Amino acid sequence: MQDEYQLDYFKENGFVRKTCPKCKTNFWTRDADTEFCGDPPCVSYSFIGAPVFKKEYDISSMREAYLSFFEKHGHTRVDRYPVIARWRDDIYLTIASIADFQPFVTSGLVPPPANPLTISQPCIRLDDLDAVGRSGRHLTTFEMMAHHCFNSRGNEIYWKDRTVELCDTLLADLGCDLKAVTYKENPWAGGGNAGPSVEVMVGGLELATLVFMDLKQVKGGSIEIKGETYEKMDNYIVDTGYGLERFVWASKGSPTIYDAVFPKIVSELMDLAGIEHSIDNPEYARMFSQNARFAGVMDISGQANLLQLRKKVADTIGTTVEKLQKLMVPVESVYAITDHSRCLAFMLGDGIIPSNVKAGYLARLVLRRTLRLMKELDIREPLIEIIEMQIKNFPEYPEFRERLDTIREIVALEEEKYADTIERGTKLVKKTALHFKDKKEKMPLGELIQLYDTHGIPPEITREVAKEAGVEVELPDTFYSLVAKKHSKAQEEETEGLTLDLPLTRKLYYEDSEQTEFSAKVLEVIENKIILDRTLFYPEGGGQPADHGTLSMEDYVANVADVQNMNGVIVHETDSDIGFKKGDAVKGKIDWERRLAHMRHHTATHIVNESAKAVLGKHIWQTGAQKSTDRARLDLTHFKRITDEEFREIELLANRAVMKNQPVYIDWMDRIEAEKKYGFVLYQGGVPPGKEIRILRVGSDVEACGGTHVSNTGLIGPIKLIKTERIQDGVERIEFSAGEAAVKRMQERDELLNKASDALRVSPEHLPDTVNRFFDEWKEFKKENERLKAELAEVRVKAMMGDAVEINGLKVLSKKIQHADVEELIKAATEFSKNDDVVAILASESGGVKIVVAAGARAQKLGVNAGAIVREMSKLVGGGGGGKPGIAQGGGTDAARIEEALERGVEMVSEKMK
RNA sequence: GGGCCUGUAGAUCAGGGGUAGAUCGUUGCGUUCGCAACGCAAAGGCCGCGGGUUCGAAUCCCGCCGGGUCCA
Repeated sequence: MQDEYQLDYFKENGFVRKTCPKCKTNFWTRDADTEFCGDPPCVSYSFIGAPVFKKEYDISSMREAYLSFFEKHGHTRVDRYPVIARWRDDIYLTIASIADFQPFVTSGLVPPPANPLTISQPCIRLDDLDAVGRSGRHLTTFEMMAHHCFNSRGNEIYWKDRTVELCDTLLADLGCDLKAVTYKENPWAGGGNAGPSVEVMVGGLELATLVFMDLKQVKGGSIEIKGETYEKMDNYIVDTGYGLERFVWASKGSPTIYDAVFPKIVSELMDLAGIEHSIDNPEYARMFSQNARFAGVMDISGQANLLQLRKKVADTIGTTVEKLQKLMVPVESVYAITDHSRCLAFMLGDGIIPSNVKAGYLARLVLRRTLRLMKELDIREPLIEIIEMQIKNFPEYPEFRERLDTIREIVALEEEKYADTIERGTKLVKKTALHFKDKKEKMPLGELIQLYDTHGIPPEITREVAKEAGVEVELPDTFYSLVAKKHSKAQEEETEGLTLDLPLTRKLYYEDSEQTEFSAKVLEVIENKIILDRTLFYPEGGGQPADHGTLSMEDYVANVADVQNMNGVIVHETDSDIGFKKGDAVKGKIDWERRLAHMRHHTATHIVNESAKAVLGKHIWQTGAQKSTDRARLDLTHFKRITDEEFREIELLANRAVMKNQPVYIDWMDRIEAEKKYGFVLYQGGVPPGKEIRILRVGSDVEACGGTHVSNTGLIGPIKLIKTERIQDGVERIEFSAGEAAVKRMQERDELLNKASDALRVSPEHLPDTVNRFFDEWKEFKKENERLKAELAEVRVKAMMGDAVEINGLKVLSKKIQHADVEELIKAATEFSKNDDVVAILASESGGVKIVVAAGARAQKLGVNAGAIVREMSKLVGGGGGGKPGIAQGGGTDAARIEEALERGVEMVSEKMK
């Protein structure tokens, strides 16, 4: 690895290689007197108050200076990608510029959009959320300016020397003193790749990282970095990252990155929060400068570390931690809000819908955190106003302004939801707190975790509310990591794909989607799995199930039950292992009805998606879909429930699209070209691998799709939407049927309707009214019934009182009442036992044996226990029972022994009286 | 993708195998010139839906539907 950094460029330009005495890493510098590597904590920030470039830049002028510099040096400028990584299924957010080109460009499968290229890619990282605002340098959202160069053996554009040279020249162009620059050696590894890398340090600030990615992770590889083993790759990539915000900061030398990057919004927010932010006041600026310097050299995650930082800063500027805290906390919150609102502008602007899962959850996390900070500062301005400020501040992203109406609605809804959660939470906390107050205990940690984990109530709020109720809580520093621990990580299972050393199967289903029969040669037979040289059988994929059908040879036929695509080799699984062998010529026949139903549902899915977008808005994005022969479902990102009206409208539009009988266009296109032409909407149904992708166009819907489709929309037949379902917050599912399945569904519904109206002897039109009337009447009868039972009970009591037997001063009544249900028995028994000295033992036979015993107050005092009596009696009739001493009920199945049970009941009372 | 919580009167919620409750609100009566306040009374429940267990389910179990929330 050492040799990797022996660049000619360094040698020719008078660099010397030194080893940092503190961290022991090697670095290159033009100034032989430089002692340390230039990276905190070995050195601290020196650029604050001493800008490193010859003039000040803001975000847009810095970005432009960078991009045009690289354009001038032979690079093509490429548009930014969205912050939500739509083209990836392994990460939610775009975390680096290279993420734009993973995995297919970096793997060499797909050529880059340009080579070499330069880009300024907005990135979002939420790892250090707590440090944002406090450290003076952390941001959730930043633009990674980069130049990338994709080399392969025999086709090298440029590699290490040229990369360092470009960096050096750029810094020189910006007026940076090159003697102050150090290139620190620091091998990089991540996401299965690795390579040598240098960090570019100026004034104690890491301005850029130049990564030379030429290794891939291989088990037992010969090169070891950070505990993993790697091998050289055939393609090797220049992956650079220049922090736009850091360049701006370095150009201004302001106390914090926030004051450098968004001075206007910071000052507006300070006004709203009523904070005097006099960054020109040297004393004030010194406080934040010192803070940033110290924070630059230490880890400030966790309360303990933060306190340590506060202490250091307080000591240097000669104040107390308390005073410092009071001054800094609100300002830090404003910084954080500024950053977070920018993050939200990007997230929502790029179409993330807040939700409780996936990327949507991250958006909600940031949004709620921002609201919390605003509340602490008592900023009454609606959040959307601040986000709008940000959006207006980015003239370079006009796409955000187009979405403003939707963003407004989303933010308003989210604010409402959060307020609800807090309100609900506060009540719950109060209740919980009172519970512990009664017990005179502290509220335990487990309770705090529970409140946060299941109800989303931040522990700080719990503490506050509990305090008001006079209950202390136990809140350790490590709270959030304790929560994280509770969610034990479910290890992701690696699905081991069967790798077959066979030629790729020719996909006849792509060549002619109307064909039902074909001939092919058997290439391999593994148990009941058959691999052919060509096939019409569509393998399961893209939410479309596998084709079924038969494979046959002269005298035998095998049913194909499943078909899978193993990296281009299509495997037919048959339900028996009758004897095909290598080299056999077979005939295949697919179950056309099944296939046609799939094709209809698949094309219909695209149409419903398009219709939903037209009705609900541009933010609609497919997050999943599944087809079958009789129905299909489509999951869409949407921030509220689909109304009945919208539902009908979507159905109508979908059927209109069918009736227009539009052609369905299928083209194989170069991936990069397709992305350029249509954008990432292509990947709604998933991200297909490969250089060439199959593009399907129906009406205005364009998607990368590997499924089989009908050739014209008219062939779909009717589309019947069945229902919507909210599978997650922010994700709506539409279920529908198409073609014959739709007709069947409609018929089924008609039948239900007919059956229902037949049952009530009315026509379907009158069904709703009639049902309502019946329901109302049913409720009335129920009430009346209850009233009558109560009356009946009274009458029965009067009539039967005379039959009571005296036992030691108690009146014991034991009686079988024909056909009375439990309720009647209870009512009668209760009525009896209103008399203190009465014990009523009642039984009936209605759907088995029912027994009710009630004892008056005096009887109970004398030891009569209704529960005990019922238990014993019920045992006799083959059941069980129980209740309270005053009233109990039970029963069994053996009606023949009712009399016996009643006798036993009386006997038990007299036993008590002895 | 993986968890956790939750659904009871118009609203907020208790209860948690054995006769469905409280508070507020509503209506009526009383008090008042009238209102507020107060006193008394009443109406208002498929205990989310469907299965299962049980003599008996609002309560336990399973599934579905709805709402909430955390993590990756």
